[in-house]
Amino acid sequence: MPPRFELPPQYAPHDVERRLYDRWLERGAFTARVDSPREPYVIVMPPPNVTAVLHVGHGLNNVIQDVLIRFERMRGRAAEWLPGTDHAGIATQNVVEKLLAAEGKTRFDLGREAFVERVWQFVKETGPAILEQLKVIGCSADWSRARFTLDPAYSRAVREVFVRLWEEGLVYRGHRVIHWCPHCLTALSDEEAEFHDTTGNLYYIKYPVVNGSGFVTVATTRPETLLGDTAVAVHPADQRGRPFLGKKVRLPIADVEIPVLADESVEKEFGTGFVKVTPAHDSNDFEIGVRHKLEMPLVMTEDGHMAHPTRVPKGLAGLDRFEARKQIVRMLEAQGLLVKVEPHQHALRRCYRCDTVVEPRLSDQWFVKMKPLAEPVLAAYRDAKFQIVPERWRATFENWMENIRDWNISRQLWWGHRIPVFTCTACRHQWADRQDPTRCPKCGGPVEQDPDVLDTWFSSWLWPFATFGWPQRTADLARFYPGHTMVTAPEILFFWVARMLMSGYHFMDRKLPFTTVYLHGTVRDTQHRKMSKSLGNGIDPLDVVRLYGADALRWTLIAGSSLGADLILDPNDLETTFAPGRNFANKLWNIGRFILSQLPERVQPIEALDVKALPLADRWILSRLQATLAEATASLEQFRLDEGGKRCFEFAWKELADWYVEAVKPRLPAETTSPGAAGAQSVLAYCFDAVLRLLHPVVPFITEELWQKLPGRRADDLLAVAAWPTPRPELADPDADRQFPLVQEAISSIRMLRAEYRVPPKARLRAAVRPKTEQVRRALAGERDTILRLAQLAELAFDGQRAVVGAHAVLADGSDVFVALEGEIDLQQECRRLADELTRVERQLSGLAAKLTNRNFVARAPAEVVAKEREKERAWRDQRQALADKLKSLGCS
RNA sequence: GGGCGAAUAGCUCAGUUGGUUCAGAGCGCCUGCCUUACACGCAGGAGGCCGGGGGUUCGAAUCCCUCUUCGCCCACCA
Repeated sequence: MPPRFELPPQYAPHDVERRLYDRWLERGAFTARVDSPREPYVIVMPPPNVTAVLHVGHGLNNVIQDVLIRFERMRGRAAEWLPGTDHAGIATQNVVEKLLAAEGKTRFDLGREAFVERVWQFVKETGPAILEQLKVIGCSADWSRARFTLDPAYSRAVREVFVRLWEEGLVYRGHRVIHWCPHCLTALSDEEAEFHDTTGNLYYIKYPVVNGSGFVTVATTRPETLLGDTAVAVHPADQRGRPFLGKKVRLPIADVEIPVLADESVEKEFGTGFVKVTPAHDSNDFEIGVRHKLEMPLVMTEDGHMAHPTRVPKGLAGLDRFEARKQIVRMLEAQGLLVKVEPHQHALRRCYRCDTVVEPRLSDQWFVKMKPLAEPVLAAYRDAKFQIVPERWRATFENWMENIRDWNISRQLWWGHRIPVFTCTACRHQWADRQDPTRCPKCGGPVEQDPDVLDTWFSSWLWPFATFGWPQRTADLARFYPGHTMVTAPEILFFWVARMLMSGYHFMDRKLPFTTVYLHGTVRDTQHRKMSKSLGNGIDPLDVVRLYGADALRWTLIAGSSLGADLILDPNDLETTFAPGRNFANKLWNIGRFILSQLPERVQPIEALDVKALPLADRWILSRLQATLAEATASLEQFRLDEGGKRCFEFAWKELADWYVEAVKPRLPAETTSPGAAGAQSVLAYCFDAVLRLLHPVVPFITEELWQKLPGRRADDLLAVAAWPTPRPELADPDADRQFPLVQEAISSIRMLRAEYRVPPKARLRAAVRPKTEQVRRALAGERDTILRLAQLAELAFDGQRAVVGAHAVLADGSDVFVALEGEIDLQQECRRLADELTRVERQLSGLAAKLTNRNFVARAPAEVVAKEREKERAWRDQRQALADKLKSLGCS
């Protein structure tokens, strides 16, 4: 009978990946049907930015999701993984503005409408690209439901949410100091202004007292803001303030008089105890300003240049704020008003999109009151209505939720959801509207819409339900909301995850959008730096796919990232980093190549076998498979994907390939019908089929390719939608689990002796075993052929009594193994080796003896632990005895 | 300033409830093999006072304290 397949000895990922992915798509394998009777399992994909190019961080995030979704799909759930992209307001606008800049234009040259049109053009090209890249790495998302946060339907949801919040009084116009990015020319939320530890300077500046002598010295990190000072504050209880309270000081350079006043918020210990108050450029100072009804002059333009009609002198006007800082320091120095400059550690806020130092700036913005939204979610968390994995994020999450601050949602951008707030230019009536009104509902006057757009996250926070058609009551929504698992990086826990929980609870009838938040680690380089484009230390997942295949990429990402831990990869050595996955795929390929070549068209199902009557090796591998199935399933359920993957790796490679396949080879010549062949074929087919299923979520391509070639497969069978293996507890076999390892050990010990004595590989030796018990004798005798072949023996006797001149080993249960090495053995060497072995055993024994004679141990340790230790001691004693006997018989001194 | 995490073989990491056949894996290294599924492989091997110190316990890589190093998050001391 010719082999059923002629397969090349090396797996070629590129020949199969595209083809299989297309088949999955053709079959609609990734689309959950709305009318399916199955229980749904839903993951919504964190939508990548439209401008993003797939990097390895996306790779990790999406492969984790893919493993989970494939796992649940195979377990019979209606698995829906909803993909999409985010319009990414600031980021996208920045990219397109950069393109314009290359043409020597700004967005203002185009005007709002044309600019937005231009961005649309751009994102229509770039948007789908990253999703295409996800297909290359095998992601089984439901592309038929892909969404974009600026889709018309989605935009309706955004608008609906805004209007409802408005109606509930949760949206308000705030006049306060917010984070302003002078490069992006927009306000930012607290979360978007990221802290960076920086060493700056603390400048001590003297403000001369008006109508008197002396100075008040203030300390500041931003001297240029002194132009906007409207007071100097000191703590009311600070004695140093006494002489100056109620007096005025002269602000240098700006040349205005400002009061010295007392305010509780001033920290006595810091600096000089006196603080300059710049209400329009510092949120603290703003509060002081409000309390003391101070003037609040803005002294900078939106793009960070100094400007004020009276306070900024000619030489400084129009200067960039950092230039102005230098200039002002020089001027103060010249005037003798600079006391000193100290290096100073502090945290600077920078724009999360362009890294520009954020400028606090007084302005009017739209805010959402967050406390009412956060409180029920926090309570739900404490009530275990959802979990965060790993659990250690609890404190961080709770702390943020408890101290939540109002959310600035307006952005001075053009790209995004326009804020649906309308104002009547006649009567000043202001309202939020679901439709675009043409007339004021109050007076019929003309209306104008707020020029700003909403924060990108104001649309993303609706992702788990807006994607399914909300506010329409769609069938999708009814079926796929609430979802189950949110997989993301801790960086956007607050940006996104917490807000999704809040919006879900608030707008979806108190139903949280998912039950588990799984926070995975960050991909870093060998110096533990986050991989990034700017550092040039990134890994392009598509390069990896090209070089080693998608499964190799996936394997390294999954096997390398334990629960919530960062993943360190070496961008300078892709070979070392991804070879394990490539090697494993190739190993599977060759296991498959061999097994497939041995299987007939029809293989008896495992149920048809009398399992108890099978040879030891068969019973052992079936038992191992059951253990693997249970452990791998449990691992995946607990999000320990690395553990699950590695367990299957262990089974496929170490147990199935290294031992079982080797053990059954003689029973398997495809041409003949040797005794036991049918059983071996069934076992092989069953085990291989099962392990392919278990591995499919992690390495979907290679497993699908091989699985489809198994006997009995129909043309349209797909592993991607096949069932997760069913546990068969009746296949667990504790006896086999105990006995087969003795066979392995017998083989290993003989191999070890061969290596030790440098026996030529081809030489066949004689060996004898003296089993400890009758049961062991039967077990080893049953696998006699296996031992003969794998240990390269000519003869194996079970009458260990017969003197064999040679080397000796003792198995774990105390059975002896003798290997004949006539003429080859060096008696001296064997004595030395056995003596070393004896020493090792003695050491173990004395440790155990110390423990067992320790009255405290015997008295206080649990009885079963003591019993276990006693049993161990017996086994070691047997080994010692066997070794001692052997040493004596060899006449070693 | 507060909180969290990490420190185990040359490298990247497992080690879940404390019990000497749990000191492990992959890669790398050494030795020998093209044993007709696989050299992206097979067989054998070397290599670690489990970051330092102290404590709890009959017993600690595992629990507690402390120190050192690295990383992350949060925070209106300008």
